[in-house]
Amino acid sequence: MKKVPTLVDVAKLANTSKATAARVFSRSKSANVKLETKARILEAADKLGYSPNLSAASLRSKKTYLIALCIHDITNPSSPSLIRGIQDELAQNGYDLVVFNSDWDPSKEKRNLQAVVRNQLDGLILQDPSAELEVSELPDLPSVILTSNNVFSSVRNTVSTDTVGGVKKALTYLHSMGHERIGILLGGSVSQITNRKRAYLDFYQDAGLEVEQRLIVDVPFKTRASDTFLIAKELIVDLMRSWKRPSAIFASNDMLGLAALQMAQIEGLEVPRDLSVVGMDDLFSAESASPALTSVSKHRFEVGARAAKNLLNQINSHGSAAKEVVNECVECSLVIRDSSGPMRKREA
Amino acid sequence: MKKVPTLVDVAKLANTSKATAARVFSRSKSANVKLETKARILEAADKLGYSPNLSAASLRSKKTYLIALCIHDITNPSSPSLIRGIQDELAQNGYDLVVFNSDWDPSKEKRNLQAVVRNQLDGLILQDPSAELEVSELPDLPSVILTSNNVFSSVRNTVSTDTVGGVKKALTYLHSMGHERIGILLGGSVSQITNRKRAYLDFYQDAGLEVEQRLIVDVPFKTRASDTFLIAKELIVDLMRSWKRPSAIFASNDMLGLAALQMAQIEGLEVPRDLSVVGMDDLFSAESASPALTSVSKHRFEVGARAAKNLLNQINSHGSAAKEVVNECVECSLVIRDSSGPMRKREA
DNA sequence: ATCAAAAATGAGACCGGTCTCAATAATTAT
DNA sequence: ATAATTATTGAGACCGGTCTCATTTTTGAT
Repeated sequence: MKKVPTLVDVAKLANTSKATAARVFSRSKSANVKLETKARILEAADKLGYSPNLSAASLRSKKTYLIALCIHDITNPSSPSLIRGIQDELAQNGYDLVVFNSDWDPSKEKRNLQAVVRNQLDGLILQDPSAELEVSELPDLPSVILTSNNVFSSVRNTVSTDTVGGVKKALTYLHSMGHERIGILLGGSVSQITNRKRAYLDFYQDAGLEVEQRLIVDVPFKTRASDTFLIAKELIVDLMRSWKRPSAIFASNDMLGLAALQMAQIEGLEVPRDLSVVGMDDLFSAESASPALTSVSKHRFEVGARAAKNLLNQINSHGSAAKEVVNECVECSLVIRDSSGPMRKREA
Repeated sequence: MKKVPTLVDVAKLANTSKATAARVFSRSKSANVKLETKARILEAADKLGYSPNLSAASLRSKKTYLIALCIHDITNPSSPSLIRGIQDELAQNGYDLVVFNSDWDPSKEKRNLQAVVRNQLDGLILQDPSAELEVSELPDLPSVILTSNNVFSSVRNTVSTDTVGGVKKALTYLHSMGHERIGILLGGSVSQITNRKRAYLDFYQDAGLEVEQRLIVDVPFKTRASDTFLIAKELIVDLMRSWKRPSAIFASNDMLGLAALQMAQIEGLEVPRDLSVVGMDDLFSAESASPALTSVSKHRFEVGARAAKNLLNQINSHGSAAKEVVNECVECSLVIRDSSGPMRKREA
């Protein structure tokens, strides 16, 4: 069990002081070290197998170069691209990412936030804080919140997604294809459901169409995706078997869209001839579905990248100016694939 | 800008020494503090809004309670369940997870490993180290490697997946359904491809069937999933259009399986009537495909959980006994869904 | 009540860097 | 060549906990 070499060991071997040796490895300093000395130190470090101890560094410098991402569930299929967007941006700036899951459990969420401050993380990206979380409980550090909730967006920088706009794009598209009776599958959190339902109602109103409550389906949320999937399928079958089924279905997320696709197949409906289906999220599953699922992309990668960029800005703007809150919003876009097409009169 | 309260502040307010105050918050100690004193300290801490600084703690204690996971790409659809398996296990023991991506780039991989030791992380879970990585370059800390590569498994604890067994299960199943001409789609890394190809050849040999090279399709690996997907689809069409197409296809991962499903639909083949398809990974996309894709599950969640458990064991077994290397292997299992069925003679 | 053993508390070194500030060396301008 | 700058280097405090060991209290047994 050999002792791990420290900076002092390196300095000693290189015959300089701890301070100069430190300058060679420090990442903040402009490092004014004579090239020759630097080489000597590097050589010594190499010989000893020295590796800086960032715990020690951060104790003094107050910087860990670690960022926290608090999300609900990494298992959620749209998490990976979000994370990747964040990481790519962070990596370019020498930051690493710690990921916390809350499982939609407010107490876990709070515990995670505690861990964030205990660990002295340099910044926080927080996904959709729960309603139980008071603004005052937000840790006092550079942060970006992924939400459209005003309570938070008035206090902290946020990046949100224009899901309402996304829903409209999907409906507008379907309407333009001649569909007038469009079923909507609503899933996710309560706020998501209400947002999208409103968007749907608004669209119908603006289009001068009559809303049929029967076409609006709420799919109860379960933490395990497969459970939601099963329930969804039952509800969808009901919708399809109803005496006058819709000619198109808009699913507020791809999982529901895929469920619709599956049930259509089982019910013997040909997509898109007998039924058009449009999803939302644009997961890889949508691209790989049969037929490939038309879907509204929420550009999660982009969202992540923007959040990270914004966060790094905060961190680097030495508490100087720029103290005002910035709320960004990412537009959705429609990716048309094979699961949707023009309305067709039902064969007599 | 108020100063962040420290333990000394708390101690002072609670009218005790730094040492006793520390005992209240320390997570390692058996904490022998009188209840009354403890209450007083807690109250003081609460009043000041004290939060322990883990950088400081870890500097002295050499423990960060952070574990590193080095994977290739979090965007890979089987990553999330792996991660979840790990995190659930870690969370129960008060550890958090830092995730690093290497993008199959050996130099990034090395850089990540460096970050792991610099940050004093307490343990490492490393996915499929690249061939360029020398055993000697493995950082000297508790670690579990997810690989079946002997070079590493003889030196470090590993958790691997019995993919060869998984392939056999799939083929045995298809064979039992009467399929004798089974196409195989090979994808992923070189070692994955060769492993599975061997399993396929072995199976054919054991079954006394004749191998047709034409039925063995290598799908070149691209970092972007969509790219691989596109290429795969072309190759699959070729396979389907060949003068005597297979009655079943085994895809060595679900993405390829889904591609097969999609192409079958486009080519007008009904699955499973005209063609059985079996995938591997058992992603959610398999469950949600139309028809639902039969798939070999690699139990990634389980793999993650085992790796984490093993790692925690190492960490807790104070360098004491149990110095011997443990290699675990997780069996695959076949999840039969709707994309596979009995062989049917082709209509004349 | 008396003394040994156990429990609780306190003092202060220590972890391994960073940071400030002064001292010294190297350059450049005059 | 000499003073004025500027670039390098060194000393040593400091960050906020943990850890060891000694000291004081409390508890328990006789």
